[in-house]
Amino acid sequence: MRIGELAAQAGMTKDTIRFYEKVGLVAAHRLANGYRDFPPETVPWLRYVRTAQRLGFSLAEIARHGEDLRDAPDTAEALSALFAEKIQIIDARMAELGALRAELTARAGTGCPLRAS
Amino acid sequence: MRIGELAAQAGMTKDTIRFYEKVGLVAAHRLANGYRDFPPETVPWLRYVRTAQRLGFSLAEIARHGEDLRDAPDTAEALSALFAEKIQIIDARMAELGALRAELTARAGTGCPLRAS
DNA sequence: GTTGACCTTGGAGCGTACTCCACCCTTTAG
DNA sequence: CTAAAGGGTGGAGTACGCTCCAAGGTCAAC
Repeated sequence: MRIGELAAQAGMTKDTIRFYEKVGLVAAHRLANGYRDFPPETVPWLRYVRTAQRLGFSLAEIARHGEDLRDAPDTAEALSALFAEKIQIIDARMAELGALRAELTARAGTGCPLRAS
Repeated sequence: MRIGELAAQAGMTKDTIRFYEKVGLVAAHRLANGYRDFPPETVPWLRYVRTAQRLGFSLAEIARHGEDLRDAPDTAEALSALFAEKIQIIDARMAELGALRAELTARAGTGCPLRAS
């Protein structure tokens, strides 16, 4: 799969994918003419990258996780562990949001919410 | 309150506070000698800034919320509306996280989560 | 054999959020 | 009077994550 099709399927620009290759987030071998050739599983991988980014992981962290997965003896098991870890992060973040929400709700009735606390 | 004490109480560096002043996130009047003088409520405000940041708001968004508050400092009604708006944003963000959580939970059990979907 | 879509590279530039630096002034304690 | 602690400015630099551009090679269709 060449970069244009990958970009279309993953929903990002070619420039972004070239940038990701530069930082080691994706790998491609080259065709005889020098064009990048990506394996098809790069599509779900890039979608996963987007998801992980939305959860607040930096590209460096995501790249490291990818390496961990490649090194793992049982990929499915490692992925499940990784997802479980992310779910915990989501739960923590939701709890934080809930706390802020409660705080704002409580302050909404006061005269000067920012001065309180 | 001068910048050093504020920095200590808010848990950030003086440089960060000067930067925040530059981008309009905090305001200070000046003493006769040119030193910045911050009102005491800047401490909870900066703590609030940190919280909002952790929850994914950009400094620009936080600054805009602060301006909205300054534009209607006396109207409890307006304040309630602003907080309600923020709570809506939080709810939307929580819903998004909830969807991601569900997606990850569903994938965690599959043989090859990245290939699924 | 030329057009046009697609690909290559290197490098510049941008927005966000700081972080550090040099150099200089002010205040306070001894 | 001096030294230390604290404050001021402007500007450069950093890290991240892209984004855009120029100049040029490749390939299939007409």
